[in-house]
This record gives sequence, C-alpha cells and structure tokens, in this order.
Amino acid sequence: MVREEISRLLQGAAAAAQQSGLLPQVTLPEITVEPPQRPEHGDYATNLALRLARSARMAPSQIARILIQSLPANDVIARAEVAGAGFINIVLRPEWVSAQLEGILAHGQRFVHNDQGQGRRVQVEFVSANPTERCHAGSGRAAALGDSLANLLALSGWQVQREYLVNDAGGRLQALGETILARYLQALGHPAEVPQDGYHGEFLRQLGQELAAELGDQIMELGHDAAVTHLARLAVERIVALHKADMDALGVHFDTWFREQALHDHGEVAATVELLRERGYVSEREGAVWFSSTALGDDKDNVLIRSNGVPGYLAADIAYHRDKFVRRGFERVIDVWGADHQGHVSRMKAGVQAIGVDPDRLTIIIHQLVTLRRGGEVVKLSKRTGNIVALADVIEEVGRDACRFFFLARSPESQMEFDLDLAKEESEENPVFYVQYSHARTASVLEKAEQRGISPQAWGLGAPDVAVLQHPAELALARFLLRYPEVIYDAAAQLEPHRLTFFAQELARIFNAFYRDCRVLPSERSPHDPPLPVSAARLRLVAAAQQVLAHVLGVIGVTAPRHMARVEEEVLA
RNA sequence: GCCCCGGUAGCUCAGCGGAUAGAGCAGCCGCCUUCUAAGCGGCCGGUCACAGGUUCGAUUCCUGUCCGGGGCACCA
Repeated sequence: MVREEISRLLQGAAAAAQQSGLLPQVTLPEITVEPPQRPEHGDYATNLALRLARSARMAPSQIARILIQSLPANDVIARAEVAGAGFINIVLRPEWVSAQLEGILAHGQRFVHNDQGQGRRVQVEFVSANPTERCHAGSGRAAALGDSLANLLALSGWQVQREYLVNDAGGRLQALGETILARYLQALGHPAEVPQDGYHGEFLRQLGQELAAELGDQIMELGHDAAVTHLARLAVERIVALHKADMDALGVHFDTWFREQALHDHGEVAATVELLRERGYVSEREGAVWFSSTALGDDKDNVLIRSNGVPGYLAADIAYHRDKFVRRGFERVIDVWGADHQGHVSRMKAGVQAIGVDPDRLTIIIHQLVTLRRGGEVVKLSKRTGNIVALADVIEEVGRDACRFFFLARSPESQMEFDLDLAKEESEENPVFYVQYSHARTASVLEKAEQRGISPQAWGLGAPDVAVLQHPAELALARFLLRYPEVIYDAAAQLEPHRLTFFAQELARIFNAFYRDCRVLPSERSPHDPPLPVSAARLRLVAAAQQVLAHVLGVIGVTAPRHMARVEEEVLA
C-alpha cells in the first residue's frame, strides 16, 4: 500500500534525524498517513510533526522541516512540504504512480489482498430470521452487511464461514405450531382460534391453508400436541426454504444453516448449563435456574431454565456460542443483529466469558432498523398483525443490485429510511447505476479497441509506457486506484463494508472526469486525438480502472455489467 | 426510571481529534458532428440539536439537557 511506503520513508527520516541529533531520542507515535481532504494539500499528508511536538519539545513546523530534510533517497515522493500548523504534505512522483498501474494489472485481484487474518478462522453469522415469517426489509440490510463483511474478511486473510442460524426450537416454535394448527383447522371448516400469543398475520393463514389443501384431514388424527409439533416442523422447513430463496435473490449464500434443535438433541444446552454451574455462575430461585450475569458486569441476572423445566433462549445461545468457539474452534465470531436485539449484547458477552472464552473474540454488530415508507407514509411494522413488507417484494420492486447497494450505503448504526415509491421511481437515478455505467464505459472502450484491432503491437510501439501519463485527470485516476487496497484494509479492520459504496461512487466520478478530459482511442479525424503512445498508456489505465470497479462491485455484491442499454422513453403517441 | 443508536445542506446520508465540513437526490443555468448524455461543468444551499468541559486544535472526545428510534419477560 502506498501509505505504508510513505510511512516507512518517514520512519527512516525520523531515525536519521535522531541519529544526527536533529531530533531528540523520543519514541515515535504511530505514524498516520492519509489522503488530505483538499487536493492542493498533496496526495498524502501526515500529522507526525504535530504528534511529536509535545514529547520532542519543539515547534511542529520545525520538526516537519527536519523530517523532510531527512527523508531517505527514494523514487516515490516528488515533493514534501510543511503546511498549516505543521502538517507534512506529500506529492507522489507521477512516474511512480503510473508505474504502479502495471502492478495492479500484473497482480490481478491479488493486489487488493492483505494479511490481517493470517489464515485464522472467523465466522460471520447474519440474518438468522425466525422461521415464523417471511424475511422483511431489515433482513435485507443484515444480508447485505454480513455478506460484504464476509467478502472483506476473506480478502484480508481470514478463513470465513457464513452461517445462518435456524431458530427451530424453543417457545416461539410452539406458538408457530399452535398458529398453524388453528389456520389448518379453519381452512378445513373447523372452529379454531389463533392463540393470543400466536402469529395473526396473513402469511401463516395462507400457509395453514396450503397445508390443509395438501394434507387433508390426516393431521387431525394425531391429537393436539402431536399435531402442533408436526405442523411446526413442516412450517419451519417451508419457511426456511423461503428465507433461502430470498437470500439467493440477493446473491447471498451461506456455508452453513445451523439448526438450534441440534444443540438440544446433542445435549449441548444441558452440558452448557452444567458448565456454568461448575464455574459458579448459576443460582436457583423461584423454581427457575438463573445465570448470574451480574457477577460479570451485566445489569441483571437472566433465566437459563424456566420453572417449567424448559431452557430459555439464553441457555441455547450460550450453548450455541460455545459450539462455535470450543467445538468448531473459530478464532473469532461476528454476529450481525438488528437493533431490537441490542439488549442481548451484554448478556451474550457475559455468557461467553462465563464459559471461559475471551469476550473480545466475539463481536456483535448491531444495525439499526429499516423504516419503510410508501406513499409518503411510514409503513407500520407489526409481526403480530403480519403487516410487513417482505424482502422479496422489495427486491422485486427495486432490483437486486439497487437493493444490495442501497442497504450497504449507510453505516449500520444509522437508521435507514427506505422509501419504496422513491426507490422504484428513481431507480434510474440510483447511485448504483452510476457506478455500473462507469464500468460499462470501461468495458466499451476496451471492446472497441479490440474490435478495431488497436494495440501497441499494431502500431509497432512495443510495450505501452504508462510513464507518458501526465494529464491531471489521468494521474488523479491512477492515484485513486492505488488507494483501493487501503480502503479494503480499513473497511475490513473496522468491519465497515459501507465504506466501499462511497469508494465506488467516487471512483466512478473520477473515472468519468478522466473519460471526459482524456480521449483514449484515436478517431482518425478528431483534432483531439492523443498520440499513439498516450493512447496505448490510457488503455492500460482504463483496464486497471475496470479491474478495480469490477472488484469493488463484486465485494458489494452488485453485478458489473459490460453493457448498459438505456430504456428509451416512449414519446410517440 | 435505566441501557443502546441517531440528531450534519430542502430530503436521504458520509465524515467522527486536525488545515476553507462533503456526496447523492431535489432546485436553477449551461454542454450531444467525437470512445454510451444512465454523462459533464457551474450555481444555490450549513449556528455540524443545545449548553458546559478536556485539548495547541472539537462536528469529531467527556458530562448534562432536549428531540427521534430501539430495548429493559421464567418470548426469542
């Protein structure tokens, strides 16, 4: 990465300055090198001198001057100067920047890789929607976030597993079975009521009808309890299949669909409660078994096993995480949860700690909820009444690419407002089309060059020399492309895939500016034709831009089309 | 009452210790004989909720207040 290169040079400068006595022997702070906000402040800037001022007891600008003088000889930096209160602004050598393009093209996709993970195993668990409803829009947000995060980690040297937890056990499953049974009976013309704590939505009513039509009255022979269990199992399988279809529609694929029931079946839940007991984190009162999470800093204790003998979700969740860390041996686990689960974070952390796992190995990303608007009004969400907007409908309306991009275009902690009408009406104005269009342009130029047999060989030029690239728009594009590995690195380190959508848009903007200012292919009669060597070098630049655009779209989960045809408006009556 | 996340341009949102706070959309004005105008240039638009504090420096960190969302079950 470019900034590492610069960082090394600065380190060398500081060491040299200390050796010669120009700077006192103080320990260096961590050197941060980043692109400044304003282009006139150079390609990269560092506040090293400012950070050093206090310990060195010298004026920042003086330190900056010394550092610049002490920079070792190199072919990277064209110019470094003191600016503002003591920043060091750095301008890269254009020849060096251009030469890096060949690196991008030669290394292919490997040029974005980094080794943060060092081959360690990480699991990203996301979506894990309860099998009592279709996926709603919030699941789309979790899907886009989790999948792109997994992509980022994979690029950063982690061995990644994508997991979806199927909550096919516990009290809600009972309510699901009761609900389905009631709907099933109703469909067959028998009197039945969905219980108060059941699911009253249209979706399960239809599922009950479907099952009634398929199974006839054979379920009625089972008796109530057996019927509830049987129907619950049937319903779970159908609903999970629908969830899977929704994920497929978004281009999200999981490595494992983990069944909670398996934990119960294999005695892992009971074993986990026993382990907690051995470690002294269990107390019994009011007929229930409690997890003493207050001992680990949580705000209150929580029930592990209810007084009716049934383990609650917390016992299952701790067992589940023990399974991830201990049995399956993940170094790190990342859970993506909606804001409605925010209250569970502290007890999950406490639970992991109680079973002897360093809680820092568990990261829980909370994304805020998605608010839907239709016709300018908030669509009220209620699982009880079943008035939800299904993810499948959103994908249908807006399209997979726009969905993925839109869901990822905000940081997880900000609430998202999804105006369905607007998203539909303005889909052509959606930023995703802008980025895709830029990619299509790169493809178009390269294709045209191929069709016309344009190549350095055809011109008798030999290998293209990117050092001829000198135009500001060319260099701006080249410099920006070189930032991509840095963006990937930071987004992975911070677990913030939404940065990629902003990078993609900015790259598209810079590419379009280049496209406007710098003609790539000779047209045979235009006075603006570039000389052939420039044309050849620009083709290399376009190829590099295409590679980066296609790559970032891939990480986001959006297709990179080679052609985009505008749908002509019908203007004739 | 307690806990979590927000409050930045008309709208949706980035930025989150540094140099004149950004983008998209909306609005206004221009640009198609030239590699796709789903494009490009320009203009308009901000007390970064409010009040204190820490700092050489705060939209960014801390405390408090107000506003919006979510959570505080022997549901998950």
